[in-house]
Amino acid sequence: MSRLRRKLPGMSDIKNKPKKSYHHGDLRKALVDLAAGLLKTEGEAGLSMRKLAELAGVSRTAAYHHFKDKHDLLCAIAEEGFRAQKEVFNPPEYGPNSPVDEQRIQRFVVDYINFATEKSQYYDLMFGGQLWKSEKLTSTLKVEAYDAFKAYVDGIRAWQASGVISQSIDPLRYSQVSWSTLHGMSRLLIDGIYLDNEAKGSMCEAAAEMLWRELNS
Amino acid sequence: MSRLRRKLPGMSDIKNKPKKSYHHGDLRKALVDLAAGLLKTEGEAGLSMRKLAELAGVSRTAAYHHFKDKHDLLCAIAEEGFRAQKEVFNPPEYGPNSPVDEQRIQRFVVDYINFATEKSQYYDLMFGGQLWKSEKLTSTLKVEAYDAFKAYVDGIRAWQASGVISQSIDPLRYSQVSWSTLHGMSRLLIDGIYLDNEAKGSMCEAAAEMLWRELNS
DNA sequence: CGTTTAACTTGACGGTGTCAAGTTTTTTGC
DNA sequence: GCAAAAAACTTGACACCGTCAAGTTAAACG
Repeated sequence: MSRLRRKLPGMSDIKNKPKKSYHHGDLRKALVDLAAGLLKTEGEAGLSMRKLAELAGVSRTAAYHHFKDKHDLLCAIAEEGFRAQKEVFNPPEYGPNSPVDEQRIQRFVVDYINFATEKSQYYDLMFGGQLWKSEKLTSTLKVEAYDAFKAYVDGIRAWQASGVISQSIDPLRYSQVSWSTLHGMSRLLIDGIYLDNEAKGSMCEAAAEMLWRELNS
Repeated sequence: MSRLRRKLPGMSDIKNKPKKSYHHGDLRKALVDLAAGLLKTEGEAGLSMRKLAELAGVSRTAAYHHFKDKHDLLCAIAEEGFRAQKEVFNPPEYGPNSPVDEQRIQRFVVDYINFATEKSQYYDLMFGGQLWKSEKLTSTLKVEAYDAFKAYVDGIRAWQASGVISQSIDPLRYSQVSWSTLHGMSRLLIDGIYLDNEAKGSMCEAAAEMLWRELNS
């Protein structure tokens, strides 16, 4: 409620590093980033509030002044993930007038799978049961999450409106199914189920081919 | 090592119920089933060795005489899941000479999604990161898991050999991609990500159509 | 029947999330 | 500039958790 107004004062600081807060210097952001790092290196089981606090150099329960509970922290990490994903999916060369061909789809599939597998510490939370099953997503996270899906469907719709893909497909239905394929492949690769990372390239190719064929059916 | 030879003796039992063990009457199976039930009703977070023991009416650590640790128990549950899945996927009408058409694919997709969503307490373990990421699957579980995937690929291969589907597809690649679609849809539905169960039917239809088209490309 | 062995129990240890109550530091109102 | 309010942070405690070590009970075996 009053977290945003902290600007003018604090000029009596000894150090002049960019600090918003007196005691630690934005513990909140530090916790989110540290947690993401811990998730990447040690996995979900390796992330505990207490270990996190120790890493940040604060006491066991300090984090509870920035997050209601652990679930709340995880939501914040997921949010960070959605921000990171947006950057990946909106590079300059994906302009609205760029051609829509199989190569374009191919590139998108590779980008999706790469983000999921390389930033799995985020992906696991963004699209995992841990948060979604709870049905208590942070309101800000909910916005990010639904915006992401909406952007996906709207992209398909726009292609259809401009006539570059078949008129006969249902954009929502196609979005759900194609995203299932991407999500499934991501999960299988992340979790190491049957597939190894060597198969990644040719699987992306095969998936893109199928999705492209369906777009033009 | 000596768990398999318990046959002739034990005729001095007072009750003649089917019991292998004196104290509890096959605690091992009871634990696996109770655990699966707990997973279904309370989710992964609701399953603890201690709660499980209390439910079974034994002491906290009794389970450790049947399972090395919690991970080992989870492997046993997953194994049970693979057995259940086999029954679903090998109904009498799926004979080797049954026709391969879009309806056949459609039915398979529905069967897969229904198993995943209705028996999610098994599915989560069979194809979830919890066990696979550990890279320490029970040897018996490994067999079941790889047999399941092998059966899937072999099915495609057989169809191709008998000429009912296109010769140009790579069975392994197609298996990986199509299974990604099924797995992804399962996960999205189970975890409640964007999709609600009302969309299930038409999503299965759309997925089956895409997979069928690709089979004949 | 005595010995072995398997099943089960009790006690303990270090780890977890989180609440309640206190302490310290900054911001704010006059 | 100073007291009051508020925010950030700490310490203590509680109820869980997985699991190990040592003990107890009961069935199986020779």
